[in-house]
Amino acid sequence: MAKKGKRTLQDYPRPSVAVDTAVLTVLPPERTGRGDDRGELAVLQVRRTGGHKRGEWSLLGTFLHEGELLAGSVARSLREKAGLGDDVVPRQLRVFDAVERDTRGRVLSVAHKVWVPHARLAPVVEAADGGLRLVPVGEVGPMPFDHPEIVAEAVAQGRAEYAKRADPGRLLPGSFTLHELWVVHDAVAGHFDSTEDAFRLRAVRLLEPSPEPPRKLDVGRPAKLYRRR
Amino acid sequence: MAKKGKRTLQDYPRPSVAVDTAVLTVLPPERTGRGDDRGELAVLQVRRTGGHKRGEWSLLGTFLHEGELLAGSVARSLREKAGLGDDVVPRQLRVFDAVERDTRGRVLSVAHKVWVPHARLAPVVEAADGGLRLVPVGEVGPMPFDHPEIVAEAVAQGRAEYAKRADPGRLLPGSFTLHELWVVHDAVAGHFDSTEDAFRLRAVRLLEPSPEPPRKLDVGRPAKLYRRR
DNA sequence: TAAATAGTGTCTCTGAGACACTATTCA
DNA sequence: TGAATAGTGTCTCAGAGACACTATTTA
Repeated sequence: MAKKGKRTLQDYPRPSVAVDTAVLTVLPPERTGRGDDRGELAVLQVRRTGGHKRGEWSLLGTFLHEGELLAGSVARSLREKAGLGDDVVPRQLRVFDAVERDTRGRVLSVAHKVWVPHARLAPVVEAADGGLRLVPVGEVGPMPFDHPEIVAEAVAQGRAEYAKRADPGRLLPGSFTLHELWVVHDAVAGHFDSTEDAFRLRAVRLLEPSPEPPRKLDVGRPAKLYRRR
Repeated sequence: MAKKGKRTLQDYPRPSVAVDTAVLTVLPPERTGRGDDRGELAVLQVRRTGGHKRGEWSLLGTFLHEGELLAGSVARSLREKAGLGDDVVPRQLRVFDAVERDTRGRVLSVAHKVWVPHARLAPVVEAADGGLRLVPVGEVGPMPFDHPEIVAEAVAQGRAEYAKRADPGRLLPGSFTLHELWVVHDAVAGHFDSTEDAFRLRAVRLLEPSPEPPRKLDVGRPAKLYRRR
């Protein structure tokens, strides 16, 4: 290192910066394989192709490019590796900085989390021919680096968001029924939130009624539509 | 960049990594210069010495060193620039990544926040001969880079912590009176929390009584001592 | 006894959960 | 009319704030 008073940026180590993203969604009840009418919080995994790691599943990740913002890096990885549009709002979790987290050298990972509706993920996963999969957050299996920790923190942050607001991840379309909203919140909370009954009363205060007419279902009383406030 | 399948860490840009820390404390009532009996949330500033920036005040900062953890970097800057011990618990805020935030080149800043009791900070500031100062978080004045944003986020995170738990920053010693606890919480909240009366009831549930005898004051009924649970 | 501070009891309000009840539709 | 789903009314309970009241000490 240079003498005091003459130091420049070049005198300090410059680590590589990875950007790893937990893409979260809620599997609709008919896609959980559980046979009940509850959704399931799931995360997107990518099959690794390089060398001896072939076959392992990891989170979506990339390295920060020249002149790129972190949010831009997340958007690029979603675009390049999952063919998703740029209309996503990545949220930063934190930096994972264990010195030995990557055997190739010092790599800091800035972990992110992003919500994507299942309707947009499903065709992408289908088209990826085994290169992508959606798994319930409790069944992610072994993952490289500190990716299991990243999933855990993403889930924790996601649950905290959904406990405070109505569908902050915009997993539902512009208008929706209270039942649809409950399925999403119940899935995010891991089925420990409360009954659907108690949820309705709480949720209505966070919503505004949609001007659309009630939606007819197969049977039963048609359901009023609401919007996020 | 190398061809696909042959990329190495060296193919990606490696930014410098700064570690900027908002050191937060509560000025005791007699140090606020306000004449009332309320404390004040304050942040530590460092006088810059280099070149044309001389005289500006900034947050405590350093660059990440070889093989160093972020928390270690925070601890080192506290030790080297403020003579503080290693018994602090830095909490990461987030990465500030604006491309032009430092004119010398691409520098990511991993912002941190740390609580330090005023009793430990006061002698250090005194001994620094004008190189350090403690200012109320509302009066930080101009600061370089994105340091004002970092202060704002540190304050927001700090307030959220104190809203949930009793003195999570351990600004008070092992045992303390409810009044002392209220002064700290009131200062952190910016005097908008609630009355001291309402605070007491809420706080007691988060505390356990200390076995020590009540502390005698100058006048009035001696105050029971409590501990963080 | 007055002043000063610490601590308690009580009232009201609000929000959440439980749960029974009503409403609307289709077969 | 019965099954299925949506939605409402009511009860209870817990936490928070307001505020008056009691307790303990010094001068």
